[in-house]
Amino acid sequence: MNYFSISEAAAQFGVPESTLRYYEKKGLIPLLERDEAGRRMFSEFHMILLKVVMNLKRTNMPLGSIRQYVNWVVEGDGTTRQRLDMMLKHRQNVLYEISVMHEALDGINIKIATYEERVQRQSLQQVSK
Amino acid sequence: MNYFSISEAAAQFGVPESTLRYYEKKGLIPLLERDEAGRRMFSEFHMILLKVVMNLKRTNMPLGSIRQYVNWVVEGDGTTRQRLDMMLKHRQNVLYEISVMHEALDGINIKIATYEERVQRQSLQQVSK
DNA sequence: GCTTGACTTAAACCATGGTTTAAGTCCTAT
DNA sequence: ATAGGACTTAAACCATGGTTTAAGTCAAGC
Repeated sequence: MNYFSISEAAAQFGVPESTLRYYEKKGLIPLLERDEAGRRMFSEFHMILLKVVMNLKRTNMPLGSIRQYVNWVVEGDGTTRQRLDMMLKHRQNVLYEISVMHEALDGINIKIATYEERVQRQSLQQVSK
Repeated sequence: MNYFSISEAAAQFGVPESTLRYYEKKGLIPLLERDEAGRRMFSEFHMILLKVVMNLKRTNMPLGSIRQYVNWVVEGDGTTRQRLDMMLKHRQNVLYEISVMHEALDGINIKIATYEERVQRQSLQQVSK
């Protein structure tokens, strides 16, 4: 099994190392092993878990909830039901968030149409001066 | 022309009054008139502007950029081009954000499928005990 | 005339999600 | 053996977006 250093993990996920240290402190990265010099070693397990963590983060799950999820992962198969419920709820939240953004975008598109028309008219006036 | 009180405006947009006061302080609500007692009076113009402001906020435009937009609105028709550019850029940002969330959601959906299968298997094992 | 409710202000406070700093340890290559 | 680079820690610092607090003003109804 090969391990990744913090710099490799950070590069992999496109975040600064400081973010990974912060996540570990917050309980989002459990069971991290250390080498003889005390440096973090990210296993395959961690890389896979981190991918999930990052997906949750990108969809705006609060770090505290992500920690709860991670705790359940560590607890094992007895928590599958809780994790499933959490993911189902989260999916609803995300879909709702996206729909709110789409609605807001409709309003913005109307503004864009208005401004495009006005810019058009203004440039015509320039020509006919 | 009828005016709205801060409580009416807040109710209209589903935010606390404190948020509207904060937005005014931050320059997101320009030209607010006051009655004899110093209370804010929201005109039709403000209600329409606020709707746009809220659409920008819901799509995660930073308050500082919203203020820039509002300043351009106050400046008048000479700034139509800037506003159009800003809205076009913002639309791209929002569409990108939404696409990132959809991608993350794909990962979450895979987790959901795994968990559903596992929950299924676990309940079957219960039955066959 | 006095209480109640709606408003005012400035300033302090809060949560979230990190980033930065300072001081130190350790391995590698020259 | 020494310099450089990668790492460690705890704690301070930061930005964003508000919310809360404390003290006060004002108008209306009893």
